[in-house]
Amino acid sequence: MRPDVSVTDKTRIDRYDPAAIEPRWQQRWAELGLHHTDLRDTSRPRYYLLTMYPYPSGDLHIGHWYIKTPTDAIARYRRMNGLNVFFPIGFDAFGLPAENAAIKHGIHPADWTMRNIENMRRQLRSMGATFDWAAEVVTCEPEYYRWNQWLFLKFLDAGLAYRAMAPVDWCPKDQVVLAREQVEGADRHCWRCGTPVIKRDLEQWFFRITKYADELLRFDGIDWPEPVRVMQTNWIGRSEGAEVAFTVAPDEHQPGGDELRVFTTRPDTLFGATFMVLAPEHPLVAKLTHPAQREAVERYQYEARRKSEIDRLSTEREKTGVPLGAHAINPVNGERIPIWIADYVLLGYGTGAIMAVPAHDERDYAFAVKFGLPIRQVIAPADPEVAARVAEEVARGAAGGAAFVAHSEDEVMVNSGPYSGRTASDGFAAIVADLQARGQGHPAVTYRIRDWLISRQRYWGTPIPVVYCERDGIVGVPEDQLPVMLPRDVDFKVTGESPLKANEAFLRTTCPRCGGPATRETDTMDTFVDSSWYWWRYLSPHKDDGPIDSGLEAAWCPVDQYTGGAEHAVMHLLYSRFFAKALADLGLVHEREPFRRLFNQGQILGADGERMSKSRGNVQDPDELVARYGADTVRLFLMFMGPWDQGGPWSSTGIGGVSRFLNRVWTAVLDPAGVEAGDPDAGLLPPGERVADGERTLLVAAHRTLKLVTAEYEGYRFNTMVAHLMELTNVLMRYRGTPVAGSAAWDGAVDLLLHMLAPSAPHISEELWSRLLEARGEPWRSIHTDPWPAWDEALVAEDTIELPVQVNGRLRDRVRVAAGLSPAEIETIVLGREKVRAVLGDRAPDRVIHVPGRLVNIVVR
RNA sequence: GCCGAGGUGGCGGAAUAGGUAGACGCGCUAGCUUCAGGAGCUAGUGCCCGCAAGGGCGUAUGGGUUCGACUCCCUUCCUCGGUACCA
Repeated sequence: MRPDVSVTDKTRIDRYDPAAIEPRWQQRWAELGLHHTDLRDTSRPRYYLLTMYPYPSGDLHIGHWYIKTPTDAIARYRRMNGLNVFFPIGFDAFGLPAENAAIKHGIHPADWTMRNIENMRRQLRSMGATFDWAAEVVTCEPEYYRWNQWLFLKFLDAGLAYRAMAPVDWCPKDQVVLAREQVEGADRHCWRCGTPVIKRDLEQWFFRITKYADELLRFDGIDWPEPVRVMQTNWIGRSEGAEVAFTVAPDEHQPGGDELRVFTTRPDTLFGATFMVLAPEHPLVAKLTHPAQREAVERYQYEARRKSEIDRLSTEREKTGVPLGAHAINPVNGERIPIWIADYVLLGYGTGAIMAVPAHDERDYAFAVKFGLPIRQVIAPADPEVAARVAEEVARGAAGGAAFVAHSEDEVMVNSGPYSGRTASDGFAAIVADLQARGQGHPAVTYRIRDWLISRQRYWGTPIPVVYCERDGIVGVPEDQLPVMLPRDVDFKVTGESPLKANEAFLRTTCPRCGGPATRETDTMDTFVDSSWYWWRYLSPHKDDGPIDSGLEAAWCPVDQYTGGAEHAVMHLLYSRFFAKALADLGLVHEREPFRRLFNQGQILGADGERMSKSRGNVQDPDELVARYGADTVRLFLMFMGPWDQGGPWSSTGIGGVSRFLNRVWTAVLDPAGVEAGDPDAGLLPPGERVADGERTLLVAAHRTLKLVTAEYEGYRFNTMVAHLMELTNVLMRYRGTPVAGSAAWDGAVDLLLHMLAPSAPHISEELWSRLLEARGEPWRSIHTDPWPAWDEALVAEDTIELPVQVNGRLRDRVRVAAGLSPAEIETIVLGREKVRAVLGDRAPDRVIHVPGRLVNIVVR
């Protein structure tokens, strides 16, 4: 038992010194292999907990801790709940910063990366996190990227990887192409360095993510945050409509007959199409242009191209365009309408051509007004009165230029020949059906999402395993010749071409098919390829006869819980879902969704409210805080700051409160009999309370706290979880030094407190627990292998309740009543209360609203 | 513009099947204790009036529903994230 001391003596117990206890327990846990997961163990339910693996930028900042600490608490909590938890970690080790460091400081990317990884391993260990280091994956190791190459070849065989010439986004600073998803903001800047991107025509490798566009829109069976699903859905951008074929009319300069296909979501407005617009780069432009317009058209094409490179910042772009001097025939009414080119029509979307319906489309309207093109209303509100008013406005405005008619519900078609009078949705179907019957159109679906551009003109990435043979063209490197090793010796220069291009030994090779001379592909893969499948590799990081162990995959996938930032909503998370579907189709995995449940924690910003980055100088170093307060305090403070999904600017204000809390826990557990000088009530129970009452109060508080804390862990509401533990500790401290402190109730409450604290502040909990066990003469066992405690329902149940009493909705009194009383009994008590009678005066209550257990509200006139 | 999230004390934040607004913590004030302490303890702390008892006001804004609204509905204004002529 604990020493029996009844006077204050500060020297009697050790001071809480995290620096002394934390490394000791970390080492002990590692020795015991407490966090190594036996993946073959099927005796307990599995729990695959994944946190987004970090980029080894060199230093862990407080943001990493904010991401990882609560996730580690979840891992520990689930283990105490009896689950076989797999909680791996690794490094997203390829990527540009390493290469930029090489250019700037002359350090080889491999050395820079491995040195950073070493430091980050140390820092991650200092958190006391329970990562299973045996499963670690480092993506720049050949044993990892070899399988990137292997998967690439499978994709190539399956038609999921292809090479194409396309206008692509190019970052002039990083000298590299970017995937569409990696271009951000109105000014279209590089996601990594912020430089505005430009367009270049290049031949590049793509992954055919669009093949899965429809499936990616379904989120069946997965529990993901709504905002991420919305972002992905918007990014994929499915629109349903029709493709309609217009025929080019004969003119004196060309015979006509060419087909111009347009995509529209509103085929019901076809009668309102008064002109057509092609993208400036549309392939038929040159052929259709009238000689008299040739100069103007070519100048416009040149300008449009230049503009797409330079002048991207103007949001409110004035409509521009040039007529080709050619015409098309509207398939529904045979009308001849002029064909224009304009840069508001994009080649890459739909068919690169539109029918313009200026009366009902704002962009077409602006264009028509600017160039004096006809505007014809073809839909109107269903209500005749409203329709008449709109018609009048249109008639009046036609001269003034205000003829735009917005869409409305239940609108009907007008000025549309045989279709006039039908509802728009009815007409939509009818027109498409009629066009289809005549072979001039059909229903169609278009997507905004493009195929994933994976080529990168840089060194520090996975070489794309392909050679170019003079005779056989593009040839994949045979599987048995993998990996295509990244050579170590290259010159790091920013040239816009991969440094591999200058490495003759790498470049020159022979064709695996004909044995003739060939050159290697010198582009490397986007590092998002690495991160699109790493969680499968964690299961068997050293497997050398395939990327994924199918037996373990079947047992452990999909990932039960994934945690990470929402900034990857349309990059990493979309690519990963694509990989799951592609790999399932290749028979490599059995699940088509990778992550069953996703949680997006918030982001910690610098104190200035900006993203933490070295260049801004606003990074908070956790090592400093750990040295001063200990890992447990830092962990708990990050969890206590606010809701985990919220994040916010960093501020260490208040960390002292958490530190104080742990010191109080320390004091309460090790020195229950002690009292503090300066406390006038030291050693005294609250007035009128007996020891037995105090014991019960304490035990009730502990069990109620356990019930609450359990729910908070389940819901990842760590800030309120910590608050409950603080409250319980405050109750303990109130009884410290009193006879209650020596009781079994006290010991029970302390045991519960330590177990509840264990997942979040693992070191202090383990330390205090070991001391308690020793004092009780029990053999040591880790608190982290103990089961999560169960609360006693009898103690949790309330025997008396406090009811607020309102009169006309305003709080006037509170009464404490026994829990079992009938509503009538309670109302009698309430109406007899002095304060209530004073407010009521001589008025009789009109109504008494009594919500059992919640409140009583007396209504009087 | 459009889509999404959110506006609560001096500060971080609690509380939403509608039911005591401000838990917990920071900060601040006063007192106690200590050789000393940017240590510990006790009490107080939304704002206004008041010695007090007590009263009034209060969850971005204005309205509505209700016995009762931080919570539900509508208006407006701000902040953050996504998206940018997607036909």
